[in-house]
Formats: sequence, C-alpha cells, structure tokens
Amino acid sequence: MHSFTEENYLKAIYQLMEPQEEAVSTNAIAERINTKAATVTDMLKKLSAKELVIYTKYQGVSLSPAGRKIALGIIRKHRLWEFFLVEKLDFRWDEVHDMAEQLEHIQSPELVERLDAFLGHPKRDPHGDPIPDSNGQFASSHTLLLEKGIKGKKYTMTGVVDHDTRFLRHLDELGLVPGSPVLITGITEYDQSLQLKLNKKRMVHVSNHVAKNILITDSSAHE
Amino acid sequence: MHSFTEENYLKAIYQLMEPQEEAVSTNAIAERINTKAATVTDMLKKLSAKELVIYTKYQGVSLSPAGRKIALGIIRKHRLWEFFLVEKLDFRWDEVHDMAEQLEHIQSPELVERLDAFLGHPKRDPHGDPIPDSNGQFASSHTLLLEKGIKGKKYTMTGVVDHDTRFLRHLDELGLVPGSPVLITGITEYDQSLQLKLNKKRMVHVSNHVAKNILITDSSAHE
DNA sequence: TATTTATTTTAGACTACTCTAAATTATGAA
DNA sequence: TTCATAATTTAGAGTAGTCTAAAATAAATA
Ligand SMILES: [Mn+2]
Ligand SMILES: [Mn+2]
Ligand SMILES: [Mn+2]
Ligand SMILES: [Mn+2]
Repeated sequence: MHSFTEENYLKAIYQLMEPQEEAVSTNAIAERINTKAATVTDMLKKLSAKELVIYTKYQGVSLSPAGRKIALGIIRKHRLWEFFLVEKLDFRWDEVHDMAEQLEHIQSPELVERLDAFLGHPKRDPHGDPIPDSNGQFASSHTLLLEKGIKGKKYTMTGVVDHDTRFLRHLDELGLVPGSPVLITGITEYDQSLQLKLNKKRMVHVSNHVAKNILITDSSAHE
Repeated sequence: MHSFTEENYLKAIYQLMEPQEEAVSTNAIAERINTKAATVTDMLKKLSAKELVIYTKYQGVSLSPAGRKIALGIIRKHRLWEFFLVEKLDFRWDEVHDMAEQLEHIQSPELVERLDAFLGHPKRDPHGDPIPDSNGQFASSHTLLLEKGIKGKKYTMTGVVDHDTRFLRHLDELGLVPGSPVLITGITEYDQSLQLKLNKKRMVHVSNHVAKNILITDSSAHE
C-alpha cells in the first residue's frame, strides 16, 4: 500500500496540475507540502519507481493514471468528510479542513461508500468543491468568477477559490455562502468593487479581491 | 504531541493493566502490538522520558496519570467511532474494529465531543464495552460471565470478552447480542454447556467456551 | 544454593522521511 | 551566445520506529 506521506504528495501534485494540465515543479510541491525541495526530489524518485508519477529530472512531474486515481480517492474522502462534519456535526465551513486532512487518509473503501450513502451522495462539499464519485468522475459545473459577472444578471453562489479561514468567515458574515442567490446591482469603476443583492433583499458590498475568489453559476443553468 | 505509535503503546499498556492493576511485561506488550521485545524496550524508555509511563528496567511498566489519560482518550474515540459505524453506517459489529483502529488517532477534541453529542452520548459501544466520558470516567457496570450465571435466573447480555470476528459472527447467528434477554434453562454437567432461552422463546445451546466469553448482568439491576 | 532457562535489555543495523550544504542543470538577461 | 541567477538534484546526516543477534538479568529448577 501507499503511506500517508505518499498520499499527500500525490494529492498535492494533482491539485497543482489541476488548473493547467501540465507538469509541476519541485519547488511548487515543496511550498505546498511545507517541505524542502531536496525532500521532494527524493519522494518523486520513490513515487516514480512505483509508477505513480511521470518524472524526468529537472523537467517536473505529472501523475500517472494510477497516481491520479489515488489522488482522486483522497480528494473524494476529504470532501465527503468535510460534508459530514458540516451537515451532521454542525461545524462551520471554515473549521473542517484540518480534520478532513486527517480523515482523508483513513483506509477502507467500504467506509467511503457507506459514508457517501449516509450523506445522500452529495455532489459538492461545504466550500462548493465537487466531490468525485467512486470512479473519480466529477459532476460537470459551469462556474465563473463573480468578478466576471454581468450587472443585472442573476447568479447562484457555488463556491470559493481561496479557502482561507478568515476569508470564509468574512463571507459567512456577509451571508454569501454556496447556494446564495446573487444579483449584481452595481459595479464601481474605480476599484472594481461590486454591489450585490442576496436573498431577502439583503444588499452587500464586496471588494474586487473578494469578487476574484468567489465562484458563481448562471441561475438559469441546469447542472 | 504524541505520535500514532506512542498512542498505540499507551493503549496496549492500559488494556493489559486493566484486569489486575499491576505492572505489565515487555513481552506482553510486544505480543499485543505485534512487535519485538527489543522494540518495546526502546519505546518504554521514550515514554518514560516523557513521563507517560512508570518504567523500571526488568520490572515491567505501568501508566502514569498523564499516560492513562491519553489511553482513555484513545479508547473513548475508538468506541465512539465503532458506535457511529454500526448505528449510522449500518456496519455489523464484527466489521468495525479495524476502521476504529485508524479513526481513534484522529486528533481533534472538538470532533470527539461533537461526535459524542451526535450519537446521543452512548454509554457502550457495539460490543458492550463502556465508553469513557470526556473525563475518562466509565459508567459503572455490574457484569458477570455467562458461565457464572444461575439456572432459572433472568439476565441481560451486555457484552463480550473475546472480540474475534468469527466469535461475534457466531453470536449474531445465535441471536445473542448486547441487549438480548437471557434465561439459563439448563446446564449440562458433563461439558458445562448451557441451554438458554432468549426473547421470542428462542432456545439456543452454547458451549462452555462461549459462556466464558459472554458478559451478562442481572436483569433486575438498575445501572 | 547452583545451574539452567526464560525474559529483558543493549548493540548495531535498516527503512521512511526529513534536513542543510554543496554540486549540477536550466533559464533568461545582457 | 555568454554569464549570472534561479531551480533542482546529490551528498551526507538526523530522527522515529523497527529488526536480529548478543549480552545481561531474573526466575525456575534441580
Ligand atoms: Mn479542505
Ligand atoms: Mn473543501
Ligand atoms: Mn474495537
Ligand atoms: Mn469495541
């Protein structure tokens, strides 16, 4: 089997590869895992020997199909546990990540499937991130950044880019959480900040920084 | 903090000390943890330096108050997770131990307390073992071995001594699980086997070996 | 009590993961 | 294209946990 540590490397590589489908640098992994480049190089050789990654010296690394499968399994568990913690144990969405970092390594395929069923096969975690199914497939989503939204159009808040606790708390206070209806009522030219109308006529003002870190989807869209 | 491995040693020492309140031998720990005596000696020195155990060369080891507290915390988590797995995820009582062995090491005091509340503050795990509260206190129990039961007297099955999967499955098939009413209707002198009447007039016959591994309590007893 | 046997500890070594410092390779500015 | 700088790898070493074999101690037995 693969160790706790190996799993974390595979997950990190997956998440770094995700935006653009290209090889990931040693330094990028080191920064994400909070370790040193030399340590990463050692691990890449090990994962390469196990054929979980494709690694060429000085050329970066990418996941093999086997490595990708493991990474997706970890992410599936992470997000299911986060959903459990919020929906069943009443934690807030900004509190669950560290617990999920531990729970994602629990080994038991049967447990994952039963947990998934117990939770009602959720499609997204509390942060709006999609939960891969047992085959590693994601529900398709058509999201865009709030920053790119059009004035006067109705959207639904679907997730966040930044997962930092303070950011999530701030959104909580604004009442802007996954599922919230969002109507862009005004855009301030000067600083690109937005005036939004949420449900119950609640009006809020968000900075461009916030708008850059919120995902929305067309309200009329049927996922 | 203390590692996964250290936690397993502390738990093992606790469980070996439990029956009689006396020091535990190196070999006993080695056997329980599936390791070698030399390895145990190393770990005992380490735990002793951390003042989690009281250890004198060649004299065996016992838990310090701090070590005992950690051990009880692990046991609390183990049993709460087992309860969760059986009650919420519909696992059978013979399937949950290995998962709980992993889950018991998840670090988050808040998670434990929320899980406990979510489960309704259960007093016993699926095997009838008491779940210590957050202060390490057990609900008092007045159990005896089925073997020691008196003919014609009504009891309630409360737990097992042996936790082996095959034994638990066997009890399942007999319909003899924690909570079952048990009336001893006959004792066979020759082999000390017992004739029992469970609920719904179900009659079962159990060997002395089985009777030695089942815990019962006086039905009239109020815990 | 003396001797044999069992238990426990010590010595030395191995794997997994990590680090710092030095060497190597790639990159990009001149 | 050359040189300086940044990124990466290699070398060497440390910690946690594990092992086998040998030495020391305790317990059992004659
Ligand atoms: Mn998370
Ligand atoms: Mn998440
Ligand atoms: Mn168990
Ligand atoms: Mn149990």
